[in-house]
Amino acid sequence: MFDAVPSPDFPAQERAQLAFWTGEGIFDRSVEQSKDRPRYVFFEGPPTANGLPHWGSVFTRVGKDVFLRYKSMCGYYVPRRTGWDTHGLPVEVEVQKELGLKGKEDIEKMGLEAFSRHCLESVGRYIGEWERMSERIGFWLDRDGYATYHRSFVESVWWALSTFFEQGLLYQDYKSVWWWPQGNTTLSAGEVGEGYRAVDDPSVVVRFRLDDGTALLAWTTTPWTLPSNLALAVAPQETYAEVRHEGGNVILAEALVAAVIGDDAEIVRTLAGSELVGRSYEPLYTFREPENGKSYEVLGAAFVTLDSGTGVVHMAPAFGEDDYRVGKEQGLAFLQLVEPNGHMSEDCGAFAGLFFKEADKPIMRDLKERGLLFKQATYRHDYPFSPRAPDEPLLQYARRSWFIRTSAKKDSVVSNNQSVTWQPSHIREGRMGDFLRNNVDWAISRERWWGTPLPIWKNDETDAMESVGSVAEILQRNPDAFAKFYAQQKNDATLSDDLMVHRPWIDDVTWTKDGEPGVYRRVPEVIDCWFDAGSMPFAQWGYPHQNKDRFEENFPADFITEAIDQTRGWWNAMLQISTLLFPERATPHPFKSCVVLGFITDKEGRKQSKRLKNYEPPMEALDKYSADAVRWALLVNCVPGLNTKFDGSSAKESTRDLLLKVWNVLSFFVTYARIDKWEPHDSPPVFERATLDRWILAELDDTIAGVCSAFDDLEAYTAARRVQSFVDALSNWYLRRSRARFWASGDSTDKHAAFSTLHEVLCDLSRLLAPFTPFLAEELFQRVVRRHDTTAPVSVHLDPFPTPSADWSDPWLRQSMGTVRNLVALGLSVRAHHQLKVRQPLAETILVLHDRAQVEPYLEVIREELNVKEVRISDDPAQFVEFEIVPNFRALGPKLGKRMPQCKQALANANGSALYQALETKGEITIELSDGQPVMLSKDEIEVRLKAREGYAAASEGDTVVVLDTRLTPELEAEGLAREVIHHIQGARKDLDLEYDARITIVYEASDALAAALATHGPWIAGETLTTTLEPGEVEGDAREADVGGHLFRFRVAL
RNA sequence: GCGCUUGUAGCUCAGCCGGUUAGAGCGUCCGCCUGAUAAGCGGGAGGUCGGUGGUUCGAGUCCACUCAAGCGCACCA
Repeated sequence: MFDAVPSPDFPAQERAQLAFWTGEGIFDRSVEQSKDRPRYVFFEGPPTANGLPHWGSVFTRVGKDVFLRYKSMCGYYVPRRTGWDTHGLPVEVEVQKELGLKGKEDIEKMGLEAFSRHCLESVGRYIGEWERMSERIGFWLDRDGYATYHRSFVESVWWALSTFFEQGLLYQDYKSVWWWPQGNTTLSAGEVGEGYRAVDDPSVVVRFRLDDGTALLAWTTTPWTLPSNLALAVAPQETYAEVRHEGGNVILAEALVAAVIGDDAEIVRTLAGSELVGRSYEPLYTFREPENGKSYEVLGAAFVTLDSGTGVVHMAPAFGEDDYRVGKEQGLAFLQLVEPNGHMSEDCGAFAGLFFKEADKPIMRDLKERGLLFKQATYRHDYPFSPRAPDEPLLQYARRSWFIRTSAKKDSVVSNNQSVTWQPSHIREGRMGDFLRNNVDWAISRERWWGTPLPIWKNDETDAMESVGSVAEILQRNPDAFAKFYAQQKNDATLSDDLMVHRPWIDDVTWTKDGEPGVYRRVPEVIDCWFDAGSMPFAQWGYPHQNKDRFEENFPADFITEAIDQTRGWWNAMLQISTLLFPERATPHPFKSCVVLGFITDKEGRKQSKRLKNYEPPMEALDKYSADAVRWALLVNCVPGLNTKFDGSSAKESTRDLLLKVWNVLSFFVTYARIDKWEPHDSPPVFERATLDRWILAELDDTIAGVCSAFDDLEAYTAARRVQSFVDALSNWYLRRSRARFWASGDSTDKHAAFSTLHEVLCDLSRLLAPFTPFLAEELFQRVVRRHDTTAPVSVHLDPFPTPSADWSDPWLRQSMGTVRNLVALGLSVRAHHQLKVRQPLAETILVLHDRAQVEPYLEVIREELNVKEVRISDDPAQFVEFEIVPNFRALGPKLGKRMPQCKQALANANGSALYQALETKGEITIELSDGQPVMLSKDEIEVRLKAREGYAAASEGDTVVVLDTRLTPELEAEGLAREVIHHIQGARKDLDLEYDARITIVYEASDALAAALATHGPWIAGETLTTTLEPGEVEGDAREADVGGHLFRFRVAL
């Protein structure tokens, strides 16, 4: 016997399922049992173990889980290795905040060892939070995974870097980079991109005096770079103009004279830009002598345009990117009067020690006093700030950094990406493709502490450099390299081997080489943590130092999924590194397909942020609404690549739309199965079952096929929507229409067929739901499958996904039932319009339709649903409807072309009924168009539309009309009253909370027509309401009263 | 500034190769039904398919331009 189904408490049930899964080791078994099957490789994009998981994290994990569960149930071996991104700026900044460390000095004062240990500890804390969330949402993932700080992981990354170094792909160079002074580090393009904000900056035009008394005008928005000015650049082929001006004539591009000076400017003469090239000018400031090269000279440069400014560009090679490049090409000197901490150098006179942005005003004031400030305004533009500290502006700063020459292999990376399957597909050429095509060399060094150390050692006397790819390689050079580390470890058990490859310990590692003077010491930098993440395909296994076979088995990934911000992050890093490192491998690698998720926003479409407090903490919501509700809400609403507005109300909706509906169907099934003591056995062949049974099985079959194909197209949301509409059909049509079959008394083959069908549907539904709502699916499975079939796996997640079945498939039946449901909807709408309750039986409904064969087998369904005595398909449609003949544009368009509108008009003007007659008899019609030419139209080339004639209670749609006979006879009215009575008695039974099969007796008082109706229909009423005696009499005790069709009905129910 | 994506009912979204009465769910109002239901059903209201122009017999769908939003790229001085 099935267990009674209680009222649902989804969160509580989920806790029980979690305990069950853990206790039985279901996840491990699901992986284990498929060990010998084809492998489906998944890479976990390592989340940064920094900060609590938010809705985006929840969504990403659900998005991963649903595909992995599906593939697993489809018979693939789907190992799921967890991973954590544990290095880098985010972690350091978090620790700095916690410990109140302001900057570089504070950290160094505290000591790198303590700092690194704090970072490690912080990371461990957040990993715990993430694991709790992952478990709660039912995301199945191995606990035993990789972390980027592991020694084996770091050594793999070293191997990659070392390989690049040897191939000349890793190089050091001065380059203008975005520098974060307070953070003492460069930032990657990605990090910089996060911090742009519109600000108002000064916009000044400055005079640079030439030796002949005139001056060149140059525009800049960064006055703080002016003391470091070394040159001016002009466009040699453009025309420049000398303009008369008090205080000395000025020179600028002719095209910009009006914009800079005004329409009334008086041009003294014009000259070519090339004439200016080579002239020297008077420096604005001479705080420090420029080193190694030319200075204070006018250069010609191709990058100078006349779009804005003056056509004369102020050049400070120590800062801007173009400035540095051109400076280098043209042999300019180098002058950097801003220190790495962002403050003006000590030798800057009055400006010494000012923070660079603070120097703007004093510099402008000074220039003004000296008559060198030509014009001053404010300029609103976007400027980058630190993504970690939004008030701290970044500085464009020429700095020696390490780069990976990704630009050298740009084409290979782009073409590797071409073969990746992206969902949605536009990402390939759009977002991702653009990013890769615009790629510049990857600045990977960071002047920080907690990260993978750059494995380059430099001879402190000769500057020779060596790279190493592992600890073993270091030991070959110096067997005692880690002596100090091991000595410390002896006394300190908490010092794990993972730390030996980190700062500060690794900085103690040195070696010498025979025949070479000097000592090899490690360069100070660590690397961008995105390089760690991007190395994960091989570094997770410690490849190539170990696990070569596991790497080969798991490369490339079949599937990954992350949110769209990974374009510049993880995806980019993986594509770059893999393409450079494994040039010989077949593309795509390291991943074959990727589902791109949008962001989860609040209901207003704003990004969720802690600051705005515009979201509910996920863990709280999961306990409130249930993980399944949250999963379903995310899966059914989120379209790949698009943002989704989400909050708790979405989870509430999914509880109603899916969870409760499924639960209620289960509850119905079990209720009647228990009453009848029905057990699954000898299920009848499908072709012997009732139409409704065959129909719901056909729908199930179609749903299964649809879900599979949606998953195969990487469209989880389409799959979810298919399931949703199946559950609707099951609950709202199959069950509603089948109820009577279940509560019919006695045993019948039909009842058995109904039970068997519903049971089979529920069994498959549990499997169908398993990837989406694993908890509900399990609950269902345990109740309907495991309860009887002890040979079934202990968990739905060990069972195969359903497959379409030829026995069930029946497209014709599905279409017919669709038509029937439509007819019923029309009929009910007629009733609504004429205020005829469905409880009031009517004599007849007449259907007018084209394809009677499609509907004929189901007239009984329509009869019951519309509560009419008879359903008839009209033989004489003309009696009820008018015909309208319209062209079938799709068919006629190509044939008639420009004459199409004439045809439409001619058909509209003609008598529709006459045309219909002709069509019925001859199978075609001929009509004359306004150009005088007749046109012959076949049946396929036109469409017949029906409209109910005036005066009938009818509704129409397309080629279908439903007519109701609204006339009531006394007999019909009496039956209507009887049904009202049944309704009230049933209500009373429910009120009294009676068992479904409890027998009752009723005494009632009624008069007139109602009494007559009760007398006539007594036996029927009694049968429907399980009433043993139904008799008139004095109603005493707790009487109930009801208004039945205007008559008072008093009655008393007794057991 | 440039690029990608999106714009369809109050909200969330469908809409296949262009085919002429643009759909669904939620919400709302009205009505109905209910021995599974914390449910369900029917109907009404609600749309210049962001705008303009074009191609076409025919455009929500194709093209051009344009507006708005999200994201990405980027401070050329």
